[in-house]
Amino acid sequence: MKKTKAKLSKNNSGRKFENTITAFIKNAENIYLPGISIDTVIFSFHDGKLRVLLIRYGDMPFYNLPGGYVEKEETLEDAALRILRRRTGLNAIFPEQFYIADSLERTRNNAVVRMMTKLNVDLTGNHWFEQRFISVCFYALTDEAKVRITIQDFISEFKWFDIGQLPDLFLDHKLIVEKALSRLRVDLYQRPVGLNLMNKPFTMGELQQLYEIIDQRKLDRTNFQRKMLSMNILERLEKKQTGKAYKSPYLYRFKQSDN
Amino acid sequence: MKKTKAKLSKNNSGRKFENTITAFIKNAENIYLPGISIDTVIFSFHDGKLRVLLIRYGDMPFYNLPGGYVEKEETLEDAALRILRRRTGLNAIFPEQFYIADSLERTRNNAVVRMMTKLNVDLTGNHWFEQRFISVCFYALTDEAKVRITIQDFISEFKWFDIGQLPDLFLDHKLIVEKALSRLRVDLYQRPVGLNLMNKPFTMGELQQLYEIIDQRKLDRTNFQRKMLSMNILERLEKKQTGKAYKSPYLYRFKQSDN
DNA sequence: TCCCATTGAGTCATCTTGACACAATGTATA
DNA sequence: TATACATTGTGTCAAGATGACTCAATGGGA
Repeated sequence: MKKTKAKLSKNNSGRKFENTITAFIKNAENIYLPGISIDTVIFSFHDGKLRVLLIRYGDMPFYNLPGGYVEKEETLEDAALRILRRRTGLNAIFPEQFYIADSLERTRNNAVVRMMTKLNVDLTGNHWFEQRFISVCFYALTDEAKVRITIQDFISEFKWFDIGQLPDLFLDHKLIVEKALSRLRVDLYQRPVGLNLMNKPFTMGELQQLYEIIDQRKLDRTNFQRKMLSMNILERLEKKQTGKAYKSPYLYRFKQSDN
Repeated sequence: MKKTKAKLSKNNSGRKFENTITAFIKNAENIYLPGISIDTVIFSFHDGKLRVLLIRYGDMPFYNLPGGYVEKEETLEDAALRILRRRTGLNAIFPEQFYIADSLERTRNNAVVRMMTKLNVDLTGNHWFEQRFISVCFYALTDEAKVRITIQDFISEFKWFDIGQLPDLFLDHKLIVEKALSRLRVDLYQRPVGLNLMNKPFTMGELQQLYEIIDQRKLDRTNFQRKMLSMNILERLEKKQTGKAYKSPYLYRFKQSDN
């Protein structure tokens, strides 16, 4: 227990942490809807890798998806927006609801309560966290460079993970990431997925890399180029990249005009 | 109030009704999850019209979608299945979750409590129905001929309504039907929509009628025929319909073999 | 017997898609 | 300085899907 405090104090003083969480727990059932939580899968594209933002509570040996609860007078989307803004600092973010995690397994053994106990939190007389929770899941596409994360609440660490190398995750959060991915795959050719993930001007090859990761298959280079250009959603920036490689490709960006 | 009882007794004795609903209300919060309800949109195709099953409670001046609550140890889909089976008597039914109704308006003014009060139900000391409810919505495709509805619970009437001529509906149930329709439109070419709605052998024209209603647009007759046949999901029944009309079309049915 | 709406099948031009060819580019290497 | 070569932009071609249309066959009514 002492060890927990000690570790926590590296990021957030143990006392402060306990004050915060105690206050939160006391008020939770007055502020939030019972039995419903929100989990968010926050994607980014960095160094040719699709990544997900994960957080860690205290010195728990696993990571969590950023999540939260729904205020009594708030829609689910507003709750997701609030949580996403608080975690990423981004205002222009478009949460997409893709799944409801409602398996009975997820709240067996009182996982949340056990986690809180390990975090040295006193739950005496508070039964709000002991109920079964159903989680409404949203995904969001972000630009890693614009995300500003501040360590707050009871979080001790945050980290972007390559989608192919996820660490141990809390509860069914791994399943939730997979569901987000398969939904993202469906949305890939329907929604402006690239627009929200590609911040800086990019080459056609880089864009193709993103599509191949999400679509889970190799795409023909020349056909991909033809298709992307025919959709008329890209703007070619006449200047070429000063690459040291063999031929300089064009740079592109998504047209912002129409939405 | 007497009037209510009188009307109800036509279908369900007033006393029996009150016993049932009182027992239900007493136990609700022990059996079901708080704040979550299920609504179902049950479609059928009859006489060239797409229809929805609606029910009426007591002598309320509006209709409701068949709905219910989620047991504490039950997934959302299992809850939808249970509700659909109880209402339609069908076992082979495939609920598809398409929407979460979570607007704040829907539970303003305590609509459910007011309805129950009008139904002469004593809610003294019971606050379970006063909370905000979020409804998870499922649709199902049925064969009207196979649906066996028994008047039960607190229902006084059920009726199939043409999708284009819906009566006054409770709360946001009209919006929910619209959401179901737009989801059905997306699913039309992805899932075996026709298979579940067309029971008897049908002509290509009848199938086209169904597609045009759901898809909300005129389809070219010859191209529709070509496409349907090329998908290899229909079985041509060599015998022709003995119509009094000009030419006898083939009858078809969906191949049951592969699924 | 002729009329005519409906049905089943075919034609044709257009568009999309997958596979592949080829010239242009820009640096490294001989 | 000349050549090699990986990468990039564009073009070609065949196969398949799609929308618009034609046409013969059907079968009861006028």
